[in-house]
Parts: sequence; structure tokens; C-alpha cells
Amino acid sequence: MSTIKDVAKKAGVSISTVSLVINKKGYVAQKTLEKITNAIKELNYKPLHSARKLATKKTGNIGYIVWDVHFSEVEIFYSQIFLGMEYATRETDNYILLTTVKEHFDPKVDLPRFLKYKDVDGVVLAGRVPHNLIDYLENQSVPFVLVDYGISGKIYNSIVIDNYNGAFQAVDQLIKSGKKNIGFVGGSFYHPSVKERYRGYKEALEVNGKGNNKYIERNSYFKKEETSPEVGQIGVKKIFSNGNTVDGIFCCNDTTALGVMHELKNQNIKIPDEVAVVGFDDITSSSFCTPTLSTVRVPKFDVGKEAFKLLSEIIESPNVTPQTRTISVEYIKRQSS
Amino acid sequence: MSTIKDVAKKAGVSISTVSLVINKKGYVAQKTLEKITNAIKELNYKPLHSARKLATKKTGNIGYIVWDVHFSEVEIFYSQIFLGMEYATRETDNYILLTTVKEHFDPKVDLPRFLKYKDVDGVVLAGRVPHNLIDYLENQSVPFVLVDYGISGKIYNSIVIDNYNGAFQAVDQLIKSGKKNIGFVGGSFYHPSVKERYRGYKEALEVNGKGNNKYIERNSYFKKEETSPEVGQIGVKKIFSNGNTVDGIFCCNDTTALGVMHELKNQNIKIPDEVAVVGFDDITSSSFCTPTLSTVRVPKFDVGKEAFKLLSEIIESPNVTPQTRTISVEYIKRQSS
DNA sequence: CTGAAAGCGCTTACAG
DNA sequence: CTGAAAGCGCTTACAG
Repeated sequence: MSTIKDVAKKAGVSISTVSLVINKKGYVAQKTLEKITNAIKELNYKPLHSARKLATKKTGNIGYIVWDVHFSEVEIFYSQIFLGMEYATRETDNYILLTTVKEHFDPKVDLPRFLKYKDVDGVVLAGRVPHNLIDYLENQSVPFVLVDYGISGKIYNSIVIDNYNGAFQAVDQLIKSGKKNIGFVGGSFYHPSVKERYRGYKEALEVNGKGNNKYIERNSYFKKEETSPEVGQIGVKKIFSNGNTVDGIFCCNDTTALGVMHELKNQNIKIPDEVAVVGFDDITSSSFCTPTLSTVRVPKFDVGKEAFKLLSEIIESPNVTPQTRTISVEYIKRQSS
Repeated sequence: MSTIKDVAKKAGVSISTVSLVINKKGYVAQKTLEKITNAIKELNYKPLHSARKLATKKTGNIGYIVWDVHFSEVEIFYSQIFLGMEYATRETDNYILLTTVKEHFDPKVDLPRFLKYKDVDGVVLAGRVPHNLIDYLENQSVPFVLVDYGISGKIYNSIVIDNYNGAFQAVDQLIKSGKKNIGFVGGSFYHPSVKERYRGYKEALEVNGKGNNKYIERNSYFKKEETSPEVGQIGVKKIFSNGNTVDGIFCCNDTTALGVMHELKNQNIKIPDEVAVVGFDDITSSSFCTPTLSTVRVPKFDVGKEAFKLLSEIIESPNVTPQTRTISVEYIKRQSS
């Protein structure tokens, strides 16, 4: 491997000047620039990252932390976001370090190694994460951005999905397609997205003159757990055991919707004729289940790219006021509605 | 942040000795050891990785490369393997850099950045990968291990899954459960796993006195494509359009099996009474589809751990003869069989 | 068993 | 516009 010294020698200049060229800093005479550029090409020179990092005191790494349960779910939601980030990263000098954390997270014991050793310049937290992790990052002044998560009463740098409008649109469409009695099945309100999607659901009902609380209460089901197909299954059982007559179910996400459809099929209820189902996220399985699932598409890849962009900006200027960027979504009609 | 100098000063020794302690090298007097250990604790000292890397000429990174199509599939097969690796990595000083490559891979253009900049000590290639990538790694003497893939006629360091025995067991069980006429639906033979699973299928038929080629030909379907639910759907259509009477289908993997079940349901064929279905891999959806899918469980997490172990060994001693380690699998009976 | 010194390959004021 | 020099924080022979 050739070093900056070799390049300098070959180009007949000092290493300082070579460094300027590599980093596109300062002014270098056109002729000198050419000589150096050629030397770099001929030697196929690549700066050694560890040396550069030692000199600049940057690590060049950014961390991506996701709750382990989220990562091993049916959905590859958070891997897609990761991929979007990784993709954005390719234009830069950064690498992403992906790790998972447990729900019951103790910073003293479970701290990701790259945080312990200060091996990252910043961190992206995807989805619901332990609050004491967030506290830790704040205390240590590690730049971070939340993705698809938030804590009420606090403002952090974050990328959020337009959950409210997506849900509103989906339910509004359901009503416009002739459905009269629309239920909601969802998981934990710990996750702000679920809250927002529920809010969109309620608003759409109200706007269409159906928004009374008794109605909603009868036709809704929540479980204080992470969302999963089981939550959907149980939801259907509960709602129908009340002797209800819903003809549409809006689910807090596709994973839940999968369980809802599963149970409807078990009960020989026709989808979408007797009951229409709509999810949220557009995970890959939604196109392959039977019937295919109508949903609200979240552009995961773009979410990842945006997260990386925001984080990079914060790393550059750490003291700017926290901001929230909203990614918009799109209703996708398939067979289930 | 404190440095090795601070520790040396506090302990009243030289930085050389501190370095010995950190790296557990050479002999250090018990008393000195204690002083240094205490100083490290008090200062909460962590060696700066970039400095260490610069001095040792190691990067401390290992790459994980997976074909992009594999990574964005329904299955989170390759993410699980990644997680197993990441987990194994936590006990060490290594980080994993995950990236994807395209099918039509040109080393001149598409080379992952961490390879271009020599930012990894070795690489794990998961699943089917471009052969010219493998060639590149060989030429550049980058240590690597293949996971769940191989090229006939060549021997590389690799972790493979016991595809043959898993398939044999699954089909044997199907026969023992009373099924008489078992078909096979699979994807591309480019992937050696598919080949091996097919071989296991054929052997199980033969051992049970059903192995004639005409029989198999009539009841099998392959597509020269990557496996997917669609491949499964088409497979069912083809097999039944021949006027066949299979009462069991063994699929090359769960993803395909999902499509097979989808199509059987479309045709109102009862699973498992009329036709039983068995997949391979045990992806998460297999437990949540309707009916739940019988399959052969691949311990993805362990595969990842083993891959990391092998790679570490190769990095230590690069010139050992290439070896293949086989991970065993287990038949899981669910509703579909 | 321990320390002084060189070196890893960069960047960055600073001087000119 | 360019170069000499110091420095980033480690490791590693080497000497004692």
C-alpha cells in the first residue's frame, strides 16, 4: 500500500500539499493539483482511515441502534431503513455500525460497544428505544436522531412518518368505498406512531360524521404490547365477541393486519366483502399474503437516507435547535379493501 | 477523554507498561499490574481504536456482504445471520460493516467502500454472491468465508447448512405420515442449497421405494430464478395443470412454500388434508401464515456466530487449508403437514 | 520486569 | 500557493 509520502515524492511536492488536495481544502495551483492527482491515480493511493481518524479525532462511524424485538420481527421495516442509510453513506466517508439493544436496558451493562469506546460520531435510534439510552446519549453529548419515535413533552432531532395523514387517508378511502362500520386494531400506545395512526382514524370518522366515542370504543382493540400478528388475532376475537358488525378494520400496522386477516379467515369471514382490512407500513409480506393487503406505504429507504442526512448535519453543527422532519406516505389499495 | 499517558502518570509507570497490561502481553509485576488496573478504572480509560489500529495495521472491522435481493426479501434470513455474527463480535474488538451488492457486479465500479479502502480485515459473504467478487477477494488475498453458498469444483472456507439431511428428513416424515405422491417446487439451481435439498428429496423417495425419474419429473417444478412466492405459485399451477395428483409438496424454502400455499388456497385445495406443504429455513412468517407452515429449522443465529469464528481463525492464520463447517438442522412439524 | 524512543500515516496551524 | 514540523494515541522492538 502506498502512503501519502509516496504520492508526495512521486508528485515532487510536500505531504502537506497532498493532504490539501485529498481533502479539497485551501488553494492549490492548477499544475500542482494535476501532478498530485496523477500521482494518486498511478499509485492507486487511498488514505488510511485510521491515520486520518487519529489526526482528526473523528471516528467516521455512525451507530444504528434498534430494539432487538423490532429487528427479528416478521417485518424487515428497520432493515430497510438501515439500507437507506447505508446507501446514503456510500457517497461519504462514513460507515454504519448496526447493533440491537434489549428492552430492559441498563447503560452500565448493555451499552453498545461502539458507545462505550466512543467509536461513533453519532447515532441513529430506530423505532422504540429505551429511554435511559436516550438519556445516556444526552448526558454524554453524543449527537443522535430518533427515527419513527418520540417522547411526548420532549423535542429531539427526529425523522417521523406522517402517520396521522396516512391513517386519515386510509380510513377515509374505506368509508368512501362504502364501508359503514370501521374498527381499529392496534398495539401499544407506548409507540407514538400507534397514537398518531389512531388519531388519524378517529378524525376520518368524525369528518365523515361517524365520530362518536361509544362507537369507537366498541369497535377498537388495543393491547399494551408490542404489535404482532397475535395482537391482530386477539383483536378480531374481541371485537366480534361483542356481537359487533364492523365491515372494515384499520390496523396500526401490517404485522397486526396479517394476524387480523388470519383470524377472519379462521372464522370464515370474507375479505374484503364482509370485512375489509387495511394495514400500515407496506412490508414485503403485504404483497404476498392472501388476499393481498391494502396499506399505507412508508418509504423506508428514504427515511433512512434522511436520517443519515440529518445526523450528519447535527454532527457538523451540534448546537442547532432540534428539528423534526416528516416523511409523507401513500395509500396503496390492494385486494383486502 | 483520558489517554494512555494519563494512565501511566497516575500509575507512576511508563506508557509501554500500560500498553502491556491493556494487551495482556509479556510479564508485569503483580504490584505494577494492580496500580495500572486501578488507574484505568479510576480514569475510565478506553484505548482509542484508531490509534491502536494505526499502530497495528489492523482495521478491527470485518465486512458482511449480501446480495441486495436477498436482503430485501420477505425473509429476514440473512439479517438473522448478521445478528448472530454481531452478537459473537461483542466479546471481541471487532465491528461488522454490512453492505449489499448487486447481481451484476463489476469490481471496478461496485466494490464496497470498505474493500476499496482496505477497511476490513476479512469478509463474510452470505448466500449467493457474484463470482467475480470472490475472485477479487482471492486476488487481493482478503480473508473471507462463504456462508450458505459454494461453487462446485472449488473449495473455500465456508459455513454450510445440512441441506441434504434436512430435506431427507422432511420428505421422509411426509411419507411416513401417509402421503404417497410428493412433489418438489424450487428455484434456481445456481444456488447449491437448492440442489442439495432436491437431492435430499430424491433420496427420501428412493429409500421409500418411490424413486423413479418419471414420477419425479411429473411432480417437480423449477424456475431458473431466485426463489420467491411467485415461483411457488407458478409451480403449483404447472404441477396441477399436468393433471397430477400430488398430495404433498416439499419446497426448496419457506418463501416458495408461502407462494405454494397461496395458490393452493386460491384453488380451494385443503392444506394439509388434500395437499401437505413443507418448507425449509423456518423464517418468521412460517409461524404466522395460515395454516402455519411445517419446515426445517435453520439455526441462523448459530450460523452467524460460526461464520465469525471461522473468519477470525483465518485472519489469525491465513494459510491453513480451507475448511467447510456444517450446521445441522431440525424438522419442525406444524399445521401444513 | 520496565522504560525511552521510534514509528504507524495522516492533519493542521504556522511561516513564508 | 507550499513546506517543515508538531501532534494525534497507540504498539513494538530494543536495551537494560
